Amino acid sequence: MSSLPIPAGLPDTDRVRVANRLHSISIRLLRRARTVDRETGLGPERLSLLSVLVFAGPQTMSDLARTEMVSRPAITRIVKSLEAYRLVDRETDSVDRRRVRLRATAKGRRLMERGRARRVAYIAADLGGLSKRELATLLSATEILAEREGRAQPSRSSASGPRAASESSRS
Amino acid sequence: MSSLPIPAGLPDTDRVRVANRLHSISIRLLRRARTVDRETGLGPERLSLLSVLVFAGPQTMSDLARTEMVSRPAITRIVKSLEAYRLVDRETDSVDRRRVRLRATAKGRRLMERGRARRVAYIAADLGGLSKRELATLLSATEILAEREGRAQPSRSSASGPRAASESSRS
DNA sequence: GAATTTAGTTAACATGGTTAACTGAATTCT
DNA sequence: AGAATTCAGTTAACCATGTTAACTAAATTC
Repeated sequence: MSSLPIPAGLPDTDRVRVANRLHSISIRLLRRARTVDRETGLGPERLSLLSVLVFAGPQTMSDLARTEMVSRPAITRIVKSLEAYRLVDRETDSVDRRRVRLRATAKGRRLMERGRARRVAYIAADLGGLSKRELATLLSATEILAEREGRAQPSRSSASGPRAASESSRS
Repeated sequence: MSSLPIPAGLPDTDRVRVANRLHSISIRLLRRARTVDRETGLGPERLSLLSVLVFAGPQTMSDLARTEMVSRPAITRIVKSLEAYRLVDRETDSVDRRRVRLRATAKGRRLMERGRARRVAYIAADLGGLSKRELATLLSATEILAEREGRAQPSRSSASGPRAASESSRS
């Protein structure tokens, strides 16, 4: 498992090798971490949207569509369902009355927090048994990656992606 | 971005910090990488299943269900669609005629390989501008993580997960 | 050889995503 | 000012994927 094949047609540089591994690792890591989400009864899409509201604060429908990289109708529906659970509430913008401002409710924040804590705990448990040195390496690596993300977001114009949206539960 | 909040209720150890970052990073990395999958016209689920067949060799329906962590009916349907595209073909096991052996066709392998190469190239491009030293750190880190995965797979009994399945395009 | 187990399929339903068409508020333009 | 346009969000119609329950047919057990 520690040396995956480099896709044909790509030069076998360190960068490609890292990309390759990051890809595989991410897939499996999330797949496993996500199994704990069942307990919330929410599913990745709704959890993700909720977490945006929790961590990035109130947003409009269009903001959410952009962030989640899905169409606005999709957001409409998800929000509707989150409202039904009282995890999110809406408020019409007093200045521009077309706009709707969505906020996570206290209940929503609690649920979100519990869910994320579970996922992180799950991953952390998976990391048990690493040496101090290995842990330090991972710490540096994640530092490097997290930092890169800060700058230069592609900022997909406006959300028309195909079925690309799923992958969820931000931050 | 380089120091995300630790979920309430978890101790702030390095392990938790790493877990936390891996979680966030993985989500965003895959989300972006997946945008290139449009070009295949397949969608993550089918790509994932196809890649299992390509990289792990022929499998039965039940094997696939286990690997993909989804129900067998779900596999039946996905396979059906992949067969329609001639990306996969089936052969009844001659010994146990209940079993169906699925294989990626040459066409399926080509498509799969192109798709993965694109994703990896995309991620690799994202890594541009890293110093030699940073790259080395990432290389070690991914080495550590990939190696851990080799051992101790949780092996989710038999596939009944909720909507947890999505995350795709293995290897 | 009847009863049970196992592999896969079919059926009925729920979610989530898309595009296209529509409503109503804000802006622009003449 | 008032018509035309743009913008935010919703509704409608449709597709893909997931689930559970019920069914078929082959293999095993008793």
